[in-house]
Amino acid sequence: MARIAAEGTRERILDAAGGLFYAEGVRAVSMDQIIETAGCGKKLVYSHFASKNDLVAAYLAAERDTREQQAQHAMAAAGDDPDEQILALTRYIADCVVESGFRGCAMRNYVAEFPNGEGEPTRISQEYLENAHRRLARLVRKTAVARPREVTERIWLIHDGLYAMAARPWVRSKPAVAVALARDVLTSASRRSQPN
Amino acid sequence: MARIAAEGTRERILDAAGGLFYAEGVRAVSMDQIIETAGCGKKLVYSHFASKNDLVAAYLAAERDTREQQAQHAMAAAGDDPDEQILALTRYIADCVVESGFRGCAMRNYVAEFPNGEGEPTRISQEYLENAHRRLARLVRKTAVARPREVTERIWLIHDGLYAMAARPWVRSKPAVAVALARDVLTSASRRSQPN
DNA sequence: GTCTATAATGGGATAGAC
DNA sequence: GTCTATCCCATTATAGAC
Repeated sequence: MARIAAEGTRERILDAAGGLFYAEGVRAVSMDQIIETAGCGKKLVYSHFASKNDLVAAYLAAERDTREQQAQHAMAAAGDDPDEQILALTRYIADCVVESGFRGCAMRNYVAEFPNGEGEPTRISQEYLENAHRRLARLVRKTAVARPREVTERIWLIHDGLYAMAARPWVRSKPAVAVALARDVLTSASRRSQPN
Repeated sequence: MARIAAEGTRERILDAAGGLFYAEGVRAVSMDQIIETAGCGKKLVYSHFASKNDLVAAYLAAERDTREQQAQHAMAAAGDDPDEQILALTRYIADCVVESGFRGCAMRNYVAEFPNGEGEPTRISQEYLENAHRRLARLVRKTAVARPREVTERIWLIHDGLYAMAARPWVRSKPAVAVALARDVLTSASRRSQPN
């Protein structure tokens, strides 16, 4: 009897590939490993993803989406105060860092691995980083800090440092330091108008 | 007539290889490219370096040495005040970031490319990072800050953020922000004893 | 004897075929 | 799901130039 086209096959392949890409780096993972981990035939993989590059692009797009979703959620839970939202975002990243298995930001890791990349994966990663930076800048402008550009770059620097730390499990310092630093950056920043 | 064994051949090969490794990533560079860039035959390369891995290790060792030397020099020029030395170190990194062609820290980039590496290059990179962290911690302890561990991690985070920024030429923010932030970290840190 | 140029070997990878 | 065509790469071997 003919097999039924399995639901969620695409997801299963993508999960297998994504896990390997994230843990070991994109170039280090071969299609054979993905096929073996996914537990299916080559045909099936190539029927869902035309090439390894397509698979990488799908992996990065999925990472981007979940990351943006979770960040959005963390910020929403912090209420309406933009200062608190920035701190919540920083704390969200810091909380990820302590999780075992967290190896940093997939998009940052990708561009680190392919500094001169040109295809869709690079495009997705660059676009993600630009958007993340823009979102942070918007958030900072919602606060009353006098020099939003300066503060944006300071917080961005802290986030970058956190992700770099996460990509190196050894010599990993306490990520809570980053949250405290971000708090200090915000509290010590001069404001356009003081709350009365 | 017999050729004279050329002086500085090793350096020439290492320079060619290092430039390529640094600019494009280690895995992206083939031995053929190195040979072509160095302008010599395959035999000669393999007579100086037994394998590509050896060449990579030599490249990282050289990068480590020049970086440590330059950092040492920048700190020495700042005088005896440990606070000023920390700022000078941060400013040194920030100055590198604005240089065109600077693509971050070779050792950090290597471990980002080979997260599960095992050979000599990984050993060199890890050791370098551990030593750099230790040196920073020692320097911070020489200041009078009340919580040296916290301050060390804050400065380390800033340095990591700077290097991450440098590895991505687009969306590169002004590195001077990092120096200002480091200064604030130091000046706002409470001291064991106030200067009278 | 030292180097260049080039071919050969062997492993591993993507991708497609059956 | 195995088998295969094709490619790239690291490394070694060969043949000749200076």
